[in-house]
Order: sequence, then C-alpha cells, then structure tokens
Amino acid sequence: MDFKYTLINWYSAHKRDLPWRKTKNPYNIWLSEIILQQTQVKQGLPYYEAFTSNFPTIFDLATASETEVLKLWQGLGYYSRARNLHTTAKHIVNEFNGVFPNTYKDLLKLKGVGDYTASAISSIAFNEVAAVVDGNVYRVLSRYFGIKTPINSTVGIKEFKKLASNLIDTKQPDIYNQAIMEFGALQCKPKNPNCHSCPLCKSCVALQKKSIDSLPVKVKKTKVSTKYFNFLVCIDSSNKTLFQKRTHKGIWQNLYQFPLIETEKSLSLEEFQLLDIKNVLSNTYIKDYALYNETDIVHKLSHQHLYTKFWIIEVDRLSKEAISIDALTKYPSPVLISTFIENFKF
DNA sequence: AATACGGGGAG
DNA sequence: CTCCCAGTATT
Repeated sequence: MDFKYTLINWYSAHKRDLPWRKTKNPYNIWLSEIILQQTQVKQGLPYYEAFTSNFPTIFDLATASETEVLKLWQGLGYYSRARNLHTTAKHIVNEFNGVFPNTYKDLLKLKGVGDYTASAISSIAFNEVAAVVDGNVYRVLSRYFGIKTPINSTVGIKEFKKLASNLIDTKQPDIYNQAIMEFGALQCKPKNPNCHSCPLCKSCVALQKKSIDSLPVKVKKTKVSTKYFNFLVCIDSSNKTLFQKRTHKGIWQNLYQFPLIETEKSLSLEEFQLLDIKNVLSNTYIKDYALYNETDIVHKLSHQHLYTKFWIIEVDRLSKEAISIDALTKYPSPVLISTFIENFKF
C-alpha cells in the first residue's frame, strides 16, 4: 500500500483522543499548535484545557492582560510563545475583526507562527495542502527513506520540506499531517521504536540497513553555561516583599522574581556580607539575614545551569512598591521561583 | 549559519 | 547522564 494511505490507516486505528482533534476552529487549532511547540502532548494538554477554559474565544484572549496570559503559561517554558500568542490575538481582533487568516501565506505573517505552525493551521483548520515538518516528521522520513542529511542543516530543512510536500495526501492534508506526526510520536519513537509491529517495516530503508538508531542525523551540540544566582527574599514588618518584573530581553522576559544578584561563583555567607545589597534594597535597614538553602539549588535549562541561593532578609520597612507576601502567587514567575514560594514557609 | 529560548519525560 | 519534544525569532 501507498505510504500515505498506510499512515492514514494506522492513524485511524491508533490515534489518541485529544481535545484539539474535536474541532476545526482555527483559534483552537492555533492555540494547540503554539502550546505544543517543543512540548510533549502530555505536558501541553493541561495548559490547552486551562487556556480554552479561561479564554474560550480569541476575543477573551485579546482582552486579557499579558500578565494574566503569562500566569496561565507559567511552568510551560519558552515564554515568548505566550507573549507572541497574546500579541497575535490582539492583532487578529483589532486588525481582522477577530477573523483568523486562512492561508499558509497569511498565517506565516503572524508573530510566533513559523513554517511548521502555518502549515499545521492551514491544513488542519482549512484543508490547505501544506506539509508539516516537525520533529516527528523528520524522524519518520529520515528512517523510512534512509536519509542521512542533518535535519537541522539548511539543506536538510529544505530537502525534508520538499519530500514531505511530495508525500502529502492532497485530498485530506489535515488527516495526513496529523497521521505522520502521531505515527512518529507513538510508533516510530526516538528510542525503541515499535519496528516489529510497524506497518511500514517491509519498505523502511533504515530498518533494512539496521540504521534506525542512527537516524535522524543532527549536527548540533548546545553548550551549556553556568550561572550563579542570588535571590534576595526580603520580608518586612508588615509581611511585604520585593517582587520585580524581568523587563530586559532574554530568559524569563516579563516574568517576576525576587531581586537578583548574579555572581561569578557560589557565595559563602561571608562573601555575601560584602555585597552591596543595601543599594539593591534602596538603603532599607537590614535587621537580619540568613541563607535558605545550604547547598545550591541547581536549576537546569537547555542552555544554562543555574546555581541558586535564596537569601532571606529581614528588614524594617520596604519601599512602597513592595507587595504582600500573600499576593506572590498572583504573578507569573519561573519554576525556580514558584517552587521556592511553595516550599518556603513565609 | 548559529544561537537563545524552559521545562519535563524517557531511557 | 543524554536526548527529545506538534519550533520560532534573532543575530
């Protein structure tokens, strides 16, 4: 049987029951696709439920504040997705009267929508013949056709896009695109793929050549930097603390944190004393301070390992921008911070 | 063409 | 530990 029909048959028998597969509404499809970028279905699912529940329509999302959107996104990572999601919602409401763009070409213009997402929305919501190429597709195609071109090289990206475009079922691009992705996620998995029960095993080049485990080929190796973070957890006599928005570009932009001092290495209590924390706290009188965690809390991200100390600083009276400790959880914050807030007994 | 951008799951 | 995940934007 033909490649595409084999996949579609497999899909009809094995597909998961997922909420975004029950709708053709482009808003819901778009939302699911943004959430699922670099994110496994299992992790993204509860966020999709939360967003559709809190923002049933694009108008609800557009009307919300960015802080509300980021709070709901908290814990999912890659927060530019949430900021772009909000920007695009406002754009579609204000410029297009809430009507979603319905072609690959126009979808591609939206912030946070690249080649994959434009293909996914146009095909799934509008039945446009646009082939998706995500991590699953790279894996399935590289194995089935035995392609060793690195999937993250410029030529590889073009080669796989072209191949996927030639393979797509032009009569049902929505079903085909989801079929090949689901096949990659459940059957042709990265580790221990189910080749024994694979409907494509007879014609799979990598299986014949015993090169399943070496495909797809990737050329990258991300280098990880180490950073040392000191968070100043202030508590004043009226149970207020300082919580600040990270406004600069980069990691965790527009999320909230305790005042941060980054150092070249992990600090001892004595070395911490030498820091100019009075300046950070705008000359507030410091009554006492202590280190919360004896050993550094190591927060590991894709590109950074953060060695973190939380310093508990008891002060007389904080400046008026201080917020109530009870209000801390209303603000969106990185997992590193929100986990501390949950564990620390204020 | 490289790099930055999170956090969690699987082996 | 390493690799991967329904990738995109920026440099």
